[in-house]
Amino acid sequence: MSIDSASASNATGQIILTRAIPLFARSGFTGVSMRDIARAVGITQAALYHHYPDKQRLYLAAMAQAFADKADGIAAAVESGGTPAERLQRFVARFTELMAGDPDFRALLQRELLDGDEVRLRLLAEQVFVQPFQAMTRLAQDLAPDCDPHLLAISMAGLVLFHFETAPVRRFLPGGSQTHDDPAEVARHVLRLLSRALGVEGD
Amino acid sequence: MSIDSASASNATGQIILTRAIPLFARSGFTGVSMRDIARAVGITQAALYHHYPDKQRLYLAAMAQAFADKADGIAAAVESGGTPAERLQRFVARFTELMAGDPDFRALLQRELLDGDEVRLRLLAEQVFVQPFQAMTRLAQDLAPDCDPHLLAISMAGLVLFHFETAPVRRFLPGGSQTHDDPAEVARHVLRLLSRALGVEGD
DNA sequence: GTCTATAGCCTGATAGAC
DNA sequence: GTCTATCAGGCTATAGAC
Repeated sequence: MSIDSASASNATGQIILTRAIPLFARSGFTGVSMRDIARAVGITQAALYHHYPDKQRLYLAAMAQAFADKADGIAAAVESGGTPAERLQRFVARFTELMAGDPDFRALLQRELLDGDEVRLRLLAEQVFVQPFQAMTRLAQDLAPDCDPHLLAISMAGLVLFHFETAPVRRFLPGGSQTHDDPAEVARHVLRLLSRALGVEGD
Repeated sequence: MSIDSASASNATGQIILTRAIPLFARSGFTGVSMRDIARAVGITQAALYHHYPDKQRLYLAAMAQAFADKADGIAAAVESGGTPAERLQRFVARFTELMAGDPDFRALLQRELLDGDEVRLRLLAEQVFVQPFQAMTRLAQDLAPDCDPHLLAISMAGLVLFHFETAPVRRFLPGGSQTHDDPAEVARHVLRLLSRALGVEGD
């Protein structure tokens, strides 16, 4: 599930990516300088160019590492057999875990959706999203044959993701409490909503 | 509904904001230079400093303009009377129109959720989001008294927004068609999903 | 209110010693 | 493989003429 896992000749190349990922997640491509990355790694800026030819390539390699293997877990959860209701439950649980457990990945995903050029988005779609998305559309068809599977698959993902996306501002809204940021609570809420909407054993 | 609509002494000040908004929406704060803005306006970079003391203030004023009056329409739609089902239908329609009709606003919203510091997010919450959000939580309570209104209000918004957020990558996914980007189709799908989930006159 | 010119710093990237 | 040193250019912001 590698986009292009090459480019990093050795261990230092991997360390650079590992340190760069949280920086890019927090501040975006233009908000992080090569000096920032070098400082985080503990080497000088010039040394970075021994491992990556320029900032763009370093960023692409960091993205590849950040997105690697993320899709497999989702696809596996959706396709793991059982009734459609069970597969839906597993999808919501796994996807919520993923978003809650890897904030850098989530931020990079949102940044790519905002900033990604055509080439990067096509790469992302073909090498990361296609497999879990197709599994999700098949699940959508099993759950609601009368519903557009593409639209439903997107809705299932957005329903989970938006709760995390809005977390930093929800704390300033009335009635907000820390339980609303609890991944288990979010998963429970989303699953209940989807179960009712799709007519599977509404609680 | 102004965050801080001052700072722009005259007409040029407003023109600057109008030209800066799409630039910030596309490339973010660090991705846009004062020279870029000046070029878009048709003046030199130095002239910008006659209207705004620095880049931060210019950005804040642009945000204030971009977010001004956006909330009123949503709150009005949710509170416009009628049955809860009718209010839900009006919310989905109005919110979808807003997101589809003002891509710059949508991008800036997502950027603020990603990049916004505590001060900006608090300001945004208190001066823009509180009113429509409270209206949405009241609607949520009327629709589903057994459901956490905070969680449900967030879900209602996320369900709409994510379809637009993913538009640039969905075109590379199998089974995608331009009908999935049609605001009317998105609204129809989301309303049907929510109506079923909340038990109001399933289609 | 806008201009030209520039200060002072940061940027990505390179050269060459070790 | 990392370093020091540096280049050329972009950046924000300011000074001062008109």
